Amino acid sequence: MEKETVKETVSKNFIEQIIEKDLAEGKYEEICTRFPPEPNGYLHIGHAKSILLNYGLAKKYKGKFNLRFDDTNPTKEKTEFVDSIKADVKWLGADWEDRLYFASDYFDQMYEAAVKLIKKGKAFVCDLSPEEIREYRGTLTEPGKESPYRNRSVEENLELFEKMRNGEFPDGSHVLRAKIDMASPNINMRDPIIYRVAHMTHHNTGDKWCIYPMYDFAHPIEDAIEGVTHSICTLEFEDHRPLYDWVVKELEYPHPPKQIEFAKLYLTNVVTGKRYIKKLVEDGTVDGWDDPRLVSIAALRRRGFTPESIQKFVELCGVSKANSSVDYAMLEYCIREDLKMKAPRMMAVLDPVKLVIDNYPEGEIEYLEVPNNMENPELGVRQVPFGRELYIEREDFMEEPVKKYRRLYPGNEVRLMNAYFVTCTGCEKDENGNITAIHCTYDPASKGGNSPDGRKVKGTIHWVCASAAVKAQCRLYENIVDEEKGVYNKEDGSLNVNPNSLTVVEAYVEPELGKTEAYDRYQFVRNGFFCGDCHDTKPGAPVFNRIVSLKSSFKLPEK
RNA sequence: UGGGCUAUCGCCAAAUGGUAAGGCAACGGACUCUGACUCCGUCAUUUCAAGGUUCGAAUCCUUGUAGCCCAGCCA
Repeated sequence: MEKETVKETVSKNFIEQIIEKDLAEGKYEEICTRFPPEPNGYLHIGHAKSILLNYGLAKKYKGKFNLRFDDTNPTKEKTEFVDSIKADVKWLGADWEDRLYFASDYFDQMYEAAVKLIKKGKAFVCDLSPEEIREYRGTLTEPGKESPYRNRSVEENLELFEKMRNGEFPDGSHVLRAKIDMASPNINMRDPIIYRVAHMTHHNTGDKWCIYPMYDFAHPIEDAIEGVTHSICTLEFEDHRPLYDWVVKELEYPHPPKQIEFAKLYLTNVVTGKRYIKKLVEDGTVDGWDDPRLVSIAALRRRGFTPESIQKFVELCGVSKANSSVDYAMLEYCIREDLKMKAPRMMAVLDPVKLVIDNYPEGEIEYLEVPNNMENPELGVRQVPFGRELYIEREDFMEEPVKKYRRLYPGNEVRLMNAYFVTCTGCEKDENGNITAIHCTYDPASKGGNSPDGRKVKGTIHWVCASAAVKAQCRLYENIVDEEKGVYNKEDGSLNVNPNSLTVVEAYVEPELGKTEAYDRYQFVRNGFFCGDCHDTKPGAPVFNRIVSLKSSFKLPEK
């Protein structure tokens, strides 16, 4: 494929403006960004924004992008997550090349940095208990009180810190604090804790350490060590920026990195809160963190989203400092747009009813050559079996058509897509009045879908050959959140789960589609369905996930 | 009632004192071998509100209002 022509009219976001200014002023020769996840869970669409933003910036300004695990708290982190995060970042297309880092690899340097602060008289060991520290911290409206241990000598601090490191103190008994200002209106500056004792095996450093640096102390050091120029994080860290700058300044780094904050990505009609996802999983409402109704990267991948579609989405959402919630329809638009030309489009009938072609030879099966994607001939063709008995969608027939209905009804001629013109002659019903079969005749001259006499039909419908089609379980997904009621129940804060978020139907699909094996990437399109196969599909028992539902501009009248 | 941040169409989002981009959604219409796609058209005299400065304000000033974040030995 040729490279896409990216719209040049797209305006620059505020971060790009900052970078361009820095570059223009010669502040940096080359920029460096990073994505710094803590390996304590799975990545979701919100992380994708950060990943793609950081990676995109590095690429745009010919700089570097690092992947760094911010693993400074062994109580929460697992190797399992570093593997899944690496896989997700890679899948999204963000390339960290050879720059995969771990904050824990810098523990020695961080320790030295702490010693440096102590020697400068900018840090002290505090013996206050966690409760006492909280009390001394003051409140949002009242200043804090200084710790009685604040004015220990440098020598004593050095000795005590050494003891902390040597495991001579139990968890929670001592911490190292930065000496800043207990009266600061910014609580983060009230002598923040920078090192704590935790006798815990670390996923990377094992039992080498029993003291671990806090985020506020560690992060600027990590950035500075790696030569990160623009440390991009989310809005809730705005209040931490003065501390970030303090650390960088006191440690006297020659090229101080700069923290820039942007608003997180929120999506309408989905659940992102870990607490709620956990509940949904425990309830059995969803079948895990990668259930296609969730928006973890794994769920999106499983549902059939492509990395390109997510890149497009993030690009479209933009970057700003205003908290906002992007309409889910925008995500759907992006996957439709991306799949449109590159997915094979096959036929499937989700709610089947039999169509009998009375003038077609009994027992005969012929193979018709049909394009995989009529808008993109590069995707080639396939052979689709056709016979006297077919299945069509129940809604593609009306015994008594409503106004403007252009599909099958007695006397009307339609096209079976890529096959023949057929004219409806009537239908059969059971004792309850349910339609059990529809009858029609076909025009052999219209093979391929066009009549040599040039006559037109208004409707074109999907079909599958009854004897050759494969019966498949098809999972139709809707948004997990009830759109009518809103996300949360106002009274008790519970989640308004959409009871119809998953519908399983027995559908008939083309044999070609039915052969789909696990991990294959097939998609089919049928009047408003884009479907992707589920990664846990077993051969012979395909499962399809509807990833996007489109609204038809034709609406059946009420009643 | 401490501090920080934010407010531009239903939803994102530009505009950096010079007369409100763009996308999604929606709605018309054309086209059509998927009622899809595509195409063409409509969609903010007004930027949270009220005052003020200015020839000129979404942008500057004042005073309000609303929302988000912060009192982890989490990140």
